[in-house]
Amino acid sequence: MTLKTPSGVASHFLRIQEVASELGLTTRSIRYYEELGLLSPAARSDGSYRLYDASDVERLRFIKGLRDDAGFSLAEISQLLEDEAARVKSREAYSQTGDPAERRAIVTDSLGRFDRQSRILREKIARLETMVSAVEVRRSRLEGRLADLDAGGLGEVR
Amino acid sequence: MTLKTPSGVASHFLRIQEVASELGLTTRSIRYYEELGLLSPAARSDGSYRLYDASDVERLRFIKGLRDDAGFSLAEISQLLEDEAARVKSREAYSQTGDPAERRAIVTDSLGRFDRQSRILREKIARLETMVSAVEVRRSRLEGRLADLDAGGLGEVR
DNA sequence: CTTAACGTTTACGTATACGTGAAGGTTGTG
DNA sequence: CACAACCTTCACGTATACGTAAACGTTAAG
Repeated sequence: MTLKTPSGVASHFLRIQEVASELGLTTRSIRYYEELGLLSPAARSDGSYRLYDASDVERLRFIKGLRDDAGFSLAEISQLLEDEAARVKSREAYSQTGDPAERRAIVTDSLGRFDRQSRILREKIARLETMVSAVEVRRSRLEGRLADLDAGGLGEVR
Repeated sequence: MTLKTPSGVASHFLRIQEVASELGLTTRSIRYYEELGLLSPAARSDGSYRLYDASDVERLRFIKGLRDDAGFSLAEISQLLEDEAARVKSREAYSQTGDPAERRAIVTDSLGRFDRQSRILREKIARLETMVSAVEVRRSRLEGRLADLDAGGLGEVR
């Protein structure tokens, strides 16, 4: 397995279908996300097969969560995640520079992004909790009627 | 304002644009949801303007939440909510019958639906919380690097 | 009673997020 | 080195969830 990975580090790679099966995605979706700049495989084989490493899979899992669980559009997801091109660039910038000040800036930038991500997710959680409460209010109204019926009442709608 | 409301009860009605503005929807969306059987206005004016009452607005607000906040498709939303036709039917069945046993059955049925709704929302919340944790793990890894840099280290990636 | 603002239905247009298939190259196991 | 099971890049097709506009009727204020 000869590889064109920039870092040249030997890793365990997965092919696109293996990644897709592991995550419950289709190969088409993964290629589409790449087309949108959401991710790029760590490497390509000599025959230009896409090869994914563990961090690619994690990123994809996160993307899938943002899409399926959080219901974000792919456009929103690219806003929330760093664009893959920018991500690669800043990774390289980090390893290229030895200057702690520059490194600090890069790290701080990423920290800000993570903070934004968890803030947005928390806001969504809060809205969902509001919805659960609303459901429970309705549920308890009905429970009142049920109690009335069980007590021999008519269960009138008030 | 002469109305074709089945119950004939006088209420405060809103027209479609008023409802849309209040909820941040478009009139098109509201009509589309009606087309899919997600809701129907409480009444129509003599000239067949759609007229919405407070419970219509609440139902629409919930639908909007399921779409925007929970990210459900309209197909999933109709699964989760009772189909409007069935809803009207069971409402009428409830008020028509005086039999407490029948009423109990109808109420129990709705209770089950509410339970399903909150369960599904809670499951979504749990998945989002998992995602927040994942973000926080990454965040704290970065914080470690930042601390190293601040301590005069090089902030190496380990 | 006029009329501006609002509504109705019908119908075609469109962005997103893929599905599906064609035409061909790659891998690795026998 | 054959060949089945992968993969590649186009490229066109499609379901969902509306946008938009035409042609026409309704409402309420003056």
